[in-house]
Amino acid sequence: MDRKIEDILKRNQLSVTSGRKKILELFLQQDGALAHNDIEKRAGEKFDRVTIYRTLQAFLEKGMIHSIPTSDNSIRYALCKDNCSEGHHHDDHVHFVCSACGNTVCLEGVMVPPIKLPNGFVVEQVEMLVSGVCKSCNMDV
Amino acid sequence: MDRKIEDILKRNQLSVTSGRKKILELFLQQDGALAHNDIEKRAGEKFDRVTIYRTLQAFLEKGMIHSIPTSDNSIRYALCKDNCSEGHHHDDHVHFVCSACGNTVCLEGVMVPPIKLPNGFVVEQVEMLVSGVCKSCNMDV
DNA sequence: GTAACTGCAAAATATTTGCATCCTT
DNA sequence: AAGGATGCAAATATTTTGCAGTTAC
Repeated sequence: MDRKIEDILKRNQLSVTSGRKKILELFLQQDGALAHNDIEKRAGEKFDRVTIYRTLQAFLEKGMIHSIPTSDNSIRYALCKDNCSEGHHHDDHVHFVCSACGNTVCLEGVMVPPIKLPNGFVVEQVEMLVSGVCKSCNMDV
Repeated sequence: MDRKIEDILKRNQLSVTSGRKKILELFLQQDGALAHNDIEKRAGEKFDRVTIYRTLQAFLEKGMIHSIPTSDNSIRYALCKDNCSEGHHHDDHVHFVCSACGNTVCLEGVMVPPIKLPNGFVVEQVEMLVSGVCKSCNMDV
């Protein structure tokens, strides 16, 4: 695992530091999305707020993560899959926000359906955000 | 126009004040979405930041506007159509963010296609956010 | 007149920047 | 050793809250 994490960082030309390893590990551990706030909590007060901002920024610029807009004010970030190179994202899958547990997950298997816009509009990117109750929360009932 | 604005406010059980009339007017004038910041600018320093926060909150609670998540950190708000009653939104149309002019508009005519999620997931709301170049910006070229 | 709304001040929160120090390479 | 990353302090920016004064009904 540790090896894998370091590989990812190196592959993206980022120096391997404990902070980045920790944050990347958090992303790998749970296959959902994390907001700045989540990271701060789960990292266990280990490092500075500022470092988290800068680390997320770096990951974003390298294309390692992508941001998911949500209705509340918090931007969440999720790992990009391998076919997602720097600056050009292929994360055309659906994002799901659970209203029960609050988790945001990427539904890799669910593709965003093609959309036809009126004449004159050029589509660059499509984002689909579904809210509802997720699998785990449904089973809990 | 002024009559129409007052009617809308009354219909939603909000007292008619100059601030609310002004903000509602802004929404009616341009059929796009406005962020808190936009309102502050276009209102011409007329009233307090805080009033804008509270007004937007009130409009939101009454179901007069809905929020549109965007990739940058700013939440934008747009008017709801008439079939959108308090607490229950039918704004299942596509939102478009223009990367050229920065405007966010509701594409009322474009419905969000139905989406099928894996077993166990319950869908409550679907939001579709398309970015690209809008009609007006395309014509400018 | 009463309840609701607004503006001001201030608190709480979130984000950005500069710089000295420390860690990677 | 050099360049990049981090932590701290501080500057900005954003959002929330309390309260007194004002306005709508």
